Amino acid sequence: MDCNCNAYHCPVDTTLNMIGGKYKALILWHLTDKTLRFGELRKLIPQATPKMLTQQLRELEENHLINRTVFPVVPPRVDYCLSDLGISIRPILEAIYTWGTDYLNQNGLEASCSMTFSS
Amino acid sequence: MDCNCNAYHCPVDTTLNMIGGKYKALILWHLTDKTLRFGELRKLIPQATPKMLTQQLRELEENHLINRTVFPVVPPRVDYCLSDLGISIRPILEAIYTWGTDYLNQNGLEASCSMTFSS
DNA sequence: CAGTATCCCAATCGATACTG
DNA sequence: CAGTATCGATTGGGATACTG
Repeated sequence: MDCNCNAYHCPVDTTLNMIGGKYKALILWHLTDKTLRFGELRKLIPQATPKMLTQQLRELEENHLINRTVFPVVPPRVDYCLSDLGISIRPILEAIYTWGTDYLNQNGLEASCSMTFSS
Repeated sequence: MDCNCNAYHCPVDTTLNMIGGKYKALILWHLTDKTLRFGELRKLIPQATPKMLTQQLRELEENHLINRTVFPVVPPRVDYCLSDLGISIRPILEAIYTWGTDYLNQNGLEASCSMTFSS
């Protein structure tokens, strides 16, 4: 039984803990407007080992940022998609992305990653 | 001699690395519109040991988010304040703060920390 | 006053191999 | 296909004591 004995919580730490994980921002990004299976995420984020990918997905799920759907079929199939909460956090990710891009450009660095705006 | 051999950088990771450190957001928050000395920051963030506070301040300085001014006097005096870059990142911190506050409130948790908006 | 220096424990993360 | 299990290297971070 969980009992949170801390009466007060820092909003900034709360948010950062939810999106600050090693591959969390990347996962949320890839799931924008899309439902993806575990194997598809693995191909999109090859630098993450299955262990890490599973761990990050579980934490995102615990924080209710994504939905995990298991289909009782063989071979197994599991779908991941953003929850409403996950959708609501996207503007923050975009603000962070925009600031980071400006910063990199101003420092003569090429800004690029698996995250790109399609619209 | 440092040589960054990666041609491309992820903007989101770049931003998160700059503000995601254990006490970095808190430090940036306290320095808003204020110049503070090391000892003042210690009193404002007592949970950070001097080692950790120094480390976080050094990293913020390396990322040019804050300015460190040493006065050649005895006893020593060192001032910390936001740089222009540090000021420019504040809207992101506020967006993160706002989202986190909404999230905590919707989950029946009391949102609070050393970070509060004065205006 | 503004830090350093040590020591040491805990959490993070990667590599690899294995399974229902 | 969608994960687990295990091991080990690296990093993070706290406690305490010391210094120019």
